[in-house]
Amino acid sequence: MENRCALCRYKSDATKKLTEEEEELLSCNHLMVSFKKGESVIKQGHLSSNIAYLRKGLAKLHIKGPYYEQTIKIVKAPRYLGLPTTFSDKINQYSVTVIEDSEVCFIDMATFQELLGNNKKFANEIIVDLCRYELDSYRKCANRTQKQMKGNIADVLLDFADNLYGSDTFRLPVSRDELASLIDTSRESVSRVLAEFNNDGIIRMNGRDIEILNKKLLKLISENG
Amino acid sequence: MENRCALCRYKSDATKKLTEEEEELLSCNHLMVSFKKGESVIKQGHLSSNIAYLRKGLAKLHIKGPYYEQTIKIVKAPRYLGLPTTFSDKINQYSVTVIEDSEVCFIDMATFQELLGNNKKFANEIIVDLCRYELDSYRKCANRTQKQMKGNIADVLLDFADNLYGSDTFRLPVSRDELASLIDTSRESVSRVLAEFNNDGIIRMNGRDIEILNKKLLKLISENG
DNA sequence: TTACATTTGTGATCAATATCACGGAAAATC
DNA sequence: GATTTTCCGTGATATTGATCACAAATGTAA
Repeated sequence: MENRCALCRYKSDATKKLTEEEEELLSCNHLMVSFKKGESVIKQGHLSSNIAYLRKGLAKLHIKGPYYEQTIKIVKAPRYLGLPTTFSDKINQYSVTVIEDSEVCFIDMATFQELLGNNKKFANEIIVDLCRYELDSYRKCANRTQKQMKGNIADVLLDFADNLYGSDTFRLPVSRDELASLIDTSRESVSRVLAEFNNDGIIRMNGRDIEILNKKLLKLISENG
Repeated sequence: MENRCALCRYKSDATKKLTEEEEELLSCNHLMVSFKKGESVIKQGHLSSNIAYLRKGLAKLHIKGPYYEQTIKIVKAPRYLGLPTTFSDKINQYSVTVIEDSEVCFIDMATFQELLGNNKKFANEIIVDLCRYELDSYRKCANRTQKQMKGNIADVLLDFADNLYGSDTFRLPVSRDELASLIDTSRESVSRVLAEFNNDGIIRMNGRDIEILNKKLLKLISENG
């Protein structure tokens, strides 16, 4: 039975804390859905009544700013999606879109609340998650605004290599445009800086394929740029 | 007995959900401390083992960026301080400094955890709080980066008037310098824009004393600036 | 394969705002 | 109340990166 959480290979840390019965409860009250690249999981402004858990794949969080849609961050499975927006409001306060083919479990809100209330360890994992996200958001915001472009682009490349792919060779999961919206700059500037990094031998670039050649220097740029 | 939480006039929404015994437990495991303007409640990089609750007063959250200290936001009582930094890490990830004479309750971490585990409603209030802060952070960050200075300054003035003081006449709780760090700009730019608003009759300004004269226009600037 | 849409690279120009430099005002300290 | 420190206003200049404009490349659909 594919749907049995007990057998799932992609359990969240929180779910690992559940008892057998609790896990069974979860099994009966969730629904797994496949998403194709580009499809929307959570839409800002829409009602939400389920908790979304990205069990496999890659997604971006994005929010409507006063002038344009801003990418908040790119996240990979396993991870809950939109907890803050689902908990604190009936209406989604930001959007989540899958940027590669992915799988999402939708968990009934009442069930999730029940688990939260009955299992301290489960609740604690969720709370710690929320805290981490908030801290991360503060840090990221301070970085973005204080560093200039080169530093921010270096940051993103390092983040992709170290956290998203675990490899210094990877294919960018987003267009230059989306990259720009992630670091608050323009498409043209992203192009220029990437070209510069390429010319300087810091990266080798072919379209969206990136290979980091000089990580030391990239880190230096990230810190001092 | 001043120390009895049951008698406190400044209870948090979460604390209001506690049973009598739980409240008694809290009473026995917290400590109220007065802080003078400018004193530090939470210091980034230091160890923390208590939950801080701002019961009375005004504080700013600030974090070390790559180049300078950045103000995250200004908050008023009643409110927990530094939950994310206390929960997810032993070491504080940002600082909190009081910007007017204030009172803070320090709550034993183990006690707080116990309350969280035993009282669903209490836990839920805390979780919802965390979610709101995170959303707020996303929104603020998108606003700050997309709007230009005038819009951001208009925002802050409106925020102070509506949320912090509940009055269109108030005294700025921070220097131009701190204001600049709150909206990612320079002290000089803040001065210039405030002077301009003053000349245009949008506000009347005398040092740190502000009176908003034309709120409509200020809102317009906030939205379109 | 062709046709169309989307994405990307690059030069030229422009605008917002940071920075520098200073004098003066206000507040804190002795 | 004198002195030192912090805070504030304002002009001149410099700089980053946005915007515009267009061509090339790549991806997509018929």
